[in-house]
Amino acid sequence: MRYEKGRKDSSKRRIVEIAAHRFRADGIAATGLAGIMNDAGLTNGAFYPHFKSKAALVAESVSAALAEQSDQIGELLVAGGPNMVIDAYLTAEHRDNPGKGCASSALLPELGREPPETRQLYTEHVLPLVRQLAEQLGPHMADREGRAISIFATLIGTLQLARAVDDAELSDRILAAGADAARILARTPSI
Amino acid sequence: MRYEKGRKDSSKRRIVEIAAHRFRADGIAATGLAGIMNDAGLTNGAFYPHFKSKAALVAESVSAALAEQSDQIGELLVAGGPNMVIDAYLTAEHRDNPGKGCASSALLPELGREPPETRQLYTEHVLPLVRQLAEQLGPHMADREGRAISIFATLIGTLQLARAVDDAELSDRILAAGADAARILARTPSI
DNA sequence: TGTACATCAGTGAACGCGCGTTCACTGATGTAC
DNA sequence: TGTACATCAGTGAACGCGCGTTCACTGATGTAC
Repeated sequence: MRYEKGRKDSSKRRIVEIAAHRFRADGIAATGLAGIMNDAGLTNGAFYPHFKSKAALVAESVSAALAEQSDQIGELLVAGGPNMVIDAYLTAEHRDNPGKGCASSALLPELGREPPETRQLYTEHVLPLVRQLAEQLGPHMADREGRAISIFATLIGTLQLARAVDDAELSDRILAAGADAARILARTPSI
Repeated sequence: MRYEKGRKDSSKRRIVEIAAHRFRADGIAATGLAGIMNDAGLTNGAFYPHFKSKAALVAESVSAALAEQSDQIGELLVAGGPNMVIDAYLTAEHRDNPGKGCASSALLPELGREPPETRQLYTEHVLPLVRQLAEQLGPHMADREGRAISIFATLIGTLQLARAVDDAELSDRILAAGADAARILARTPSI
C-alpha cells in the first residue's frame, strides 16, 4: 500500500539508528538484518528498498554514529577543552554502554576488514572529529593532527581494554591510567 | 582407525595455530570452524574430540597468541627497552599482517563480548605481558603498571586506526604519531 | 469536488548457503596374552 | 614372537537454524482529470 509522505525517510532513519546501536553493542558480523528490521517494526523484505546491501547499512550507520560523536566532542571542547573530552570518554558509563558509545572503540578491527568504500567513509568522518581536537592542542605542539590522532588512539585502546578484562577493579584502574596518559599527551610537545 | 602416539596433540596444535591466525585476520564471528578444520587437513567432525565448543577454541587460540607475543616483547625489552617494543609494534609489516600480529589489536572489541571465562583467560594472559613492560619503565614513574597499560592501549588504538583508514600516507602518519606518543608516555611521569 | 488510477513502501514466504554441533561408523594402531 | 582385540582420532553425512537476499504481491495514498 502507499504510505503517507515522509514515511520512507522516517523508516530509514529508524533502521539506521537501531543498526548503529546494535552493531556497536554486538559487532557487525554478529548482528543480523532480521533482528534490526524486527526492532524497527518492519519485516525482512523492507530492508532493500532502503539499502542495497548490509555493507551499505554498515557504512551509513557508522557514519551517522561518527557524526553524532563529532558534535558531542565539539560541545565538550568548547566547554572544557581536551581534558573534558578525555574525562567524558573514559567513564564507567561509556565503558558499560558500547551500543550508545564511540563507534571506533566498538568496531575498529571490524571496520578495518570492511570494503574500501566503507573504510573511505570512515576516514572521511573520523578526520574532522580528530581535527577539531587538534585545534585545541596548544600552538607549541609540532604535529597537532598527529597528536590528536594519538590521543584518540589512546582513548580507544583504553576503553577496549577496560571492556575486555573481567576484573571490575582493574577495569576502573585502566580507565584512570588512560585518562592520565591522554592528558599527558594533550600537553607534552615532542622532543 | 587408531593413529600413532602424539598424533592427537599435533592435530590440536595445528588447529589452534590456524585458528589463531584466522581469528586475527578475519575476526572471530566471521571465521567458521569448517574453514579452520579444512586448513588443518581434517573434516568437520574431528573438531569436537579436541574442543567442547567454538568458544573454547577462541579462548585457547587467543591465549596461545598472547603467550607468544609475551615472549617476543620480553626479547625486545631485553634488546632495547620500551622504545624497541614500540618501534617493533608500530611497523607497516605489523599493520599489514594482522593474522600474524597482536591479538589485542585484532580482536579486543570482540573479546569484550565473549563469555566471562574467555575474558578471564584474556586478563590472565595480558597482565603478565603488560607487567614486563611496566618493569622497564623508569623508577620515577608513580603507577608503572597503569602507565604500561596506557602505552599498550596507545599501541593497540594506533594500529587499529592505521588499519581502518583507507589512505596509505595517512596510515603511515598515524603509525609515526603513535610511536611518538608512546615514547612520551614511556618517559614522562604523571604530575 | 468527485472519481479513476498509478505509485511504491512494506509484506511474508522462499532462495541457497554456511553456521555450530551431533553421531554412527571406520580401521590402523597399541596392548594384552 | 605371533595372534586377538580394544581403542579412539578422525570421517562424512546430517541436524536445525539463521544468514543475506530476492520476489510476487498488497493496498492506502497522492495525483490527474
